[in-house]
Amino acid sequence: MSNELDDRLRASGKRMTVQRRLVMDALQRARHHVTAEDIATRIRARHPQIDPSTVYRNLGALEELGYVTHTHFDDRVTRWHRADAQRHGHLVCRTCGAEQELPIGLLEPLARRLRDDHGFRADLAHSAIVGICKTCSNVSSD
Amino acid sequence: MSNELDDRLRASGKRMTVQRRLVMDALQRARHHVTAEDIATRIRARHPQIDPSTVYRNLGALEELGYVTHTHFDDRVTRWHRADAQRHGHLVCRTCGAEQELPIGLLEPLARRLRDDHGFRADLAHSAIVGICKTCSNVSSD
DNA sequence: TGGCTTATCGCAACCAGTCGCAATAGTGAT
DNA sequence: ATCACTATTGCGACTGGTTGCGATAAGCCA
Repeated sequence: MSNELDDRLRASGKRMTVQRRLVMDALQRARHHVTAEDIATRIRARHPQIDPSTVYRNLGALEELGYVTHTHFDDRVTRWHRADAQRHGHLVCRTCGAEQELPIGLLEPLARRLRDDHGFRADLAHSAIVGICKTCSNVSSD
Repeated sequence: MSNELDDRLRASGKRMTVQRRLVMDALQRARHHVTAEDIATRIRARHPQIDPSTVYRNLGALEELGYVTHTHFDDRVTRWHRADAQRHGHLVCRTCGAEQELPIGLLEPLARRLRDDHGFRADLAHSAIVGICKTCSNVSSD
């Protein structure tokens, strides 16, 4: 009963453990970006013996394999999601905290410019872009 | 013996304390981006009774007044610098950690686009742009 | 100068996340 | 099915940073 994830894990010298499977399952079920803390809490509700540090380490391992990705928002927690979800950027308002997704295409011209001018292959989806959203902009200019 | 910083502090209901002054002085002397930890260590070398948390709180207070700014790098460490320094973006390589400054003008087209299309006033200097630098790119494609 | 208000301080506890270590348990080979 | 190898685990200590709290001291007015 091995599947593709099992095989790719083994192919890279990694192993499939119950803990790893639980982290993967939790990410499958989570529709949106979740924190490692969220995942740990969810898993520990049923399997309290699983240590949070194991969850962190597994997120890292699954990321190495390209199964999951993380994004930094403006607060200091990292959020995780499956890598097969559509890539997109993030806007987050520093005043009200509102978050907004952004088609990745909008960031493409800058990425191209950085690649052409600096030889730098940028991952513009990795960190949210912070600023002031339209609503907060209007309020403060009254 | 009050100066402009004193006045602006008081005008906003804040106070000038020795701790605050020491943080400001440390930032004046630091040419580049420094971590809060750096500043705390430097100050505590002479004034060991000053708590690190006080340094963090003062950086925040000075930021509210527009005297200092912070930038997030990829290691999640926050670095601080005086706000009067020239604004610029940052590239950081996720493989070798190399950092590179970037003229802010390069980011301007994206900022304009976000403002026009989404009413979002982006601060593109706030988070470093992570990716793979030219050198690491060449190595991995050998 | 002395007194009042309250911003700020030092401290200790806490939060998100990382790391070293000895014990455990996947994995491939026999 | 067993074995040896070593990736992974749970645990506890630690890091950079934040927060609640009672004590201290700026700033303002008399």
